[in-house]
Amino acid sequence: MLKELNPLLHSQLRLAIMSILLSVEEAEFVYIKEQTNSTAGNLSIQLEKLSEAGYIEVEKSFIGKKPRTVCRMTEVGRSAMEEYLDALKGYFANL
Amino acid sequence: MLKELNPLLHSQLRLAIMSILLSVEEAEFVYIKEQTNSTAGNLSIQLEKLSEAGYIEVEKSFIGKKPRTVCRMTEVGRSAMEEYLDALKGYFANL
DNA sequence: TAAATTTGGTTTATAAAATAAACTTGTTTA
DNA sequence: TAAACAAGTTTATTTTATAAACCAAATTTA
Repeated sequence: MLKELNPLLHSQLRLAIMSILLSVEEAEFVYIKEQTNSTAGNLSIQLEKLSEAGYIEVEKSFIGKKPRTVCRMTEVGRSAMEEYLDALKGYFANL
Repeated sequence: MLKELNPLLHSQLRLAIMSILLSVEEAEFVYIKEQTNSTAGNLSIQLEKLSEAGYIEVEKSFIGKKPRTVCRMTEVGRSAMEEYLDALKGYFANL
């Protein structure tokens, strides 16, 4: 039987964010925005959702006088990704 | 760089439909409904979208006096699934 | 040096998708 | 023959994603 796909991860942009954070330890808002080709508004919202779920940590600070937002994945986030991948595999068993 | 995920396939229910049709050659409306735990309305709509895109064929007939809707995947649908899987892999390169 | 532009976002509004509820047409059954 | 069921479709509602507008501070430019 097909497993449910975690709806928080099953979103183009949120998945892209998580994918980047799998590969990079930490990433700035602007970097993620560029890599994903997303608008700042959309990114802001999706980061918050991932953060609320505990999948990522978002750290806001100032570097000099510029705001700086850095994100990194949590262990919870990493396991969620593993589970999601696992579920996904079921959908392609016959390909 | 991460590839775009075909939005027609990047949907829990439509992906489940396609997954079933990968494994089964053809399937009836009612069967798909049971396997996916979807409502008839939702399924009806998603089948139509897949059909419009040419990813599946939907054949409506009568078996005696009962309507019968049978679906099967097209070659176009199969390649779309292959491409989608391929794109997806990029998102988990580091897992 | 005042006006315009850029940076790094957040908030609000709009569009698109998914889902659920209601309805249809014909059938069986109590 | 009225009630319930089957197999869907249509319409309405909710949720999600996206885009547009906005903000404050800093920087560039005329």
